[in-house]
Amino acid sequence: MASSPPAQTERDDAILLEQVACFPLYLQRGQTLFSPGDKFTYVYAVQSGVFKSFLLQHDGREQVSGFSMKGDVLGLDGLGTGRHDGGAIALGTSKVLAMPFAELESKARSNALLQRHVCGLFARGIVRSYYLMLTLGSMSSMERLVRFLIRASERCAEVGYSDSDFNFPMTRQDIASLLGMTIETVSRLFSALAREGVIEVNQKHIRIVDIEALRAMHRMRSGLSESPGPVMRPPEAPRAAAVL
Amino acid sequence: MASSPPAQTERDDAILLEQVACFPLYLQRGQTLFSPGDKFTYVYAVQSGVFKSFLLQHDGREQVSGFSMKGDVLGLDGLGTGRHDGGAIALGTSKVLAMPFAELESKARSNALLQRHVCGLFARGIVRSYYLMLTLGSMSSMERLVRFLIRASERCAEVGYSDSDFNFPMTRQDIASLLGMTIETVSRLFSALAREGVIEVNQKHIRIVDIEALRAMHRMRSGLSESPGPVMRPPEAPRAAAVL
DNA sequence: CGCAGCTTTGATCTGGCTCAAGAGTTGTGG
DNA sequence: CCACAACTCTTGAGCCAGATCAAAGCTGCG
Repeated sequence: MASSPPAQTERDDAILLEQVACFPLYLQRGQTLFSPGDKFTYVYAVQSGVFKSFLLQHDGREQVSGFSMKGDVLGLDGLGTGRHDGGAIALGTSKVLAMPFAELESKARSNALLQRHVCGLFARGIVRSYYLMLTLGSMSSMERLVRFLIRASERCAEVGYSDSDFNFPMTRQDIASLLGMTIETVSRLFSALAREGVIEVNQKHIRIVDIEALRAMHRMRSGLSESPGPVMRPPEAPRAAAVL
Repeated sequence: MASSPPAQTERDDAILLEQVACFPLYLQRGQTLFSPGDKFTYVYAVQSGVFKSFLLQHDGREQVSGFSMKGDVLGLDGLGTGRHDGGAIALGTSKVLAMPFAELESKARSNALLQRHVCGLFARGIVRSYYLMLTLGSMSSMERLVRFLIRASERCAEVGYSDSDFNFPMTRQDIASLLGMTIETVSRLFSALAREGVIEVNQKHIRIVDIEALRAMHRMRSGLSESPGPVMRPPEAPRAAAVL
């Protein structure tokens, strides 16, 4: 699964856990971990299950900002204002560890190592996703979906799950929102990849058959059209999501 | 000008400057402040001039990530890895204040206020731009350019420059890269806005004639076609830049 | 003055959105 | 356990914003 704004690795978790009082939370499918506007009190380390993070557009529509799984940290988006900008919802039965952020912060003052790790939460999670988003603007829909799959594979491998056999708990609509396309396009792209024999698709169950073909595709054009094979895109002008 | 990943307000500068030894740097047009891969030692507070921040795509092409002016902080992208991901180039004669980051960090440990401000660097600058980028994916080219102009106006007003009369030092190519479109589209959109009487364009010199019309345009479709006036876009499915 | 790099404008093409219609799938109540 | 309703997913046809290709105007520096 993709990482959301606040994300980090397992070893960071370990260090945080040693230092700070925290407690587990168990959620069922559809249950909310926190909502936009909620007071920012805890950050949450996902231990099992998958979460959907989202922001609200000014017109009230939901914009998916990422999917989080074991090893990811959720909730840091509230740091700036003291309230969460976005929300997080469990997509299945799941467990998180809630850590009071105030305590984290005060402990960080007396502990340089912990300070580094709290800083690292931002540095790794946020700056990396910033970089990703900028470059993502220059990719076609197919490239974005392929990257999503590769990233899902990598993340699953990191935490010890199968790197080629997923049961995506999120809907096509969620994926479409995250990747900035329509559900129809997501569906068509999955079908196209399946037709090429690169993946197998059966509703929410997806199997990567040829990860190398997928990686090779990373710099290629859509392949949605009737062309026999995808065409190389010449190294030309980029498109990018913009800061402003 | 738009803010780049590390950005903050003037009052933060003031507090940082009181606490940490720093020194000024003067640059001419085209000179590099730091490059991708450089060791991360300083953060830089821009005092005058405009800088272009960029990242390198894996194929070596440059992706503009923001423009920074007086009151912005540059260079924090190196925090995660100890090396700068991106680079920054002066677009004209300019002055920055270089601050050794290690000192900033150690001072932060003994000073809760300073710690808050260093945290604030991330919270405000990065998280906000994260939010922006996500929602920016759902906007048309015209909306993105209009937002760019409005933001430029606001930033200029904040630091005491004219909020309606700019001499953009960056090329159309830079703007196009930042906003994720082609130079032709940037040029056409400027022309369209000029035709509507909303702005005046003369190469790099741009004047905002009707800021309210610009603001009103914020939620409207392109207007590039032959239609007499721009058409409202119904509140429908969003497009978005994605984390992954 | 002349070349080299910007910028503008026109003509055409196309990836991905829209609209529309089915085919699964899941949940609910009888 | 089945039937019906409510979703979710797939697939097709057509359209349009913005990319691509092409060709002039500007600007400014040596």
